[in-house]
Amino acid sequence: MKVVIYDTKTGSKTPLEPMEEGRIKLYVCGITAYDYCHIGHARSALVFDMIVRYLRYRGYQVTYVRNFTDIDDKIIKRAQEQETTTEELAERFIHAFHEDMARLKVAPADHEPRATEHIPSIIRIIEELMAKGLAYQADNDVYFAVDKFPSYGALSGRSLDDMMAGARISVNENKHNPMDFALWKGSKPGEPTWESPWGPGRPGWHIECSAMSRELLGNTFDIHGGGKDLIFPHHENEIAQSEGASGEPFARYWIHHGFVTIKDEKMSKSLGNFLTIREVLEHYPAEVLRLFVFSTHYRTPLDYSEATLQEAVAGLDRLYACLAAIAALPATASDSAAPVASAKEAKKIASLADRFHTAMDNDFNTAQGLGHIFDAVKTLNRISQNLPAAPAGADIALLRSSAATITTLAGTMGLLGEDPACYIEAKQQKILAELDIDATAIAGLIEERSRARDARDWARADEIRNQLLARRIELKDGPTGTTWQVKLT
RNA sequence: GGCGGCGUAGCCAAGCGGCUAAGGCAGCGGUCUGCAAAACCGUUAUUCACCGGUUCAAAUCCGGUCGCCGCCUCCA
Repeated sequence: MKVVIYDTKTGSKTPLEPMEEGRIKLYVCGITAYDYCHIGHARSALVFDMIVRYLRYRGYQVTYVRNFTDIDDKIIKRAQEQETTTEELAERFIHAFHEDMARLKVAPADHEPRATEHIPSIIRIIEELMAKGLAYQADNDVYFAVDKFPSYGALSGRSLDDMMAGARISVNENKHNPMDFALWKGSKPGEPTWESPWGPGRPGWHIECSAMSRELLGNTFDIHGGGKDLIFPHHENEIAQSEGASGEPFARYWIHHGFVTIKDEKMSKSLGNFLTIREVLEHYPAEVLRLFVFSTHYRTPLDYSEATLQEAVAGLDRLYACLAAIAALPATASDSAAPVASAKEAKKIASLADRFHTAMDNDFNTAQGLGHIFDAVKTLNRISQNLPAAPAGADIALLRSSAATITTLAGTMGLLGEDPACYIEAKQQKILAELDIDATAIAGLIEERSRARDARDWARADEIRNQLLARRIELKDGPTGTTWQVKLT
């Protein structure tokens, strides 16, 4: 069984056949470091984190490169506004990015190159393009001549004529063709500069990815990824630069994920409707965010709302509750008890891994994969619930191995990595800490209520129960007495 | 204007030619309980925006209509 991925370039699902058997070279466009990351960036990081985890789980040896763009117009502008240097600004937000990723438990990429560390390779590519007549100098700038690259527009599926018709192109008299784009920009006073054959300047926006991918992965590599908004012009231009310079194919597959929206509109700085990762993490744990992201296929728009985040909270609690119940099973089995799980149930659970793999192999369908996991949880809960106090060994073994399978599969999405009992305990402690009540006070009230119940004073008993419930303490009257827990969510 | 995507139950969301249209949330019913809560179980679309067409067979393919969104300018 092969992993099939949707390739933007062909617009269809294609079996993944790496250049080199068992090895995958992946390049993902990372952030431009001039501000805190919003949850759209989080989706990007999480999606590729999942893809890398899953491919490795499937036995591939993955080389994962994710760059930082640490010099460009926005960085220069922002640095000037903040009266700092571009280096300081970029460094600050790269640091913030790493903090965010650590909190999201997104593993670092194998290589995290920065544009400013690769200026020599950038210059080399531009020289090659100049030598081949694909680029030209105009004043202190160097532009790529799109007319000279016949397949320009192939990735985004548009022709130069179509784009000209768009007519939203800024006038630049230096350009031979309005669609030409800068490879090198001559520096203005006060801007950071590097020496080059075309005078002091800095790289254009797209060239750094061509240079860094080439240096770390070679002229041709397997997968190039990023957000859908990068298809044009960024990735289109990367192809033109890289293939123009090397004469060899660039990325073999293109993966683009959808946006995070709010009220069905794309999250963006200009609309002012964006939420930073750190803002969201103040309200929701990272794992909730992960479940939220993976509940939808990566190419589909993902609408952020309190309601959907709350659903993710409930879903995660359900998964951990199932695992915690299984973990709490007695260590020794009963010899006399008959197994509770039916053959049908056992069969269904046994098929979980296969069904999950099929879903994930099909263009990383995490939503379907999670559906299968929840489906298995339902079956496991049913079995758990019907278990006698001293369960049969067959049932215990089935439940334990199933829980292990679920943990492993969910792990490809970075989910269910916590110890289930600890997860629930920690969550309760956290909420308890936020409440102005302590365990002693609760115990006192429970004691009082028990006396009231013994006296059949139901009114008083209910009053105490409601009083505690108002403070998110739920009482559970069981055969061995009353226990309490913090109401989750 | 050009190009692309989407429209599946109250909500979120899989399914993309053929078994009963996954799963989650919410709702409802049940087990439990003094009554509850929690937990768990069960249940919730004869139908997939609308209209035609292709096919033995369509939510799934084709054409049209309506609605929403994105890219074409910096953007994950």
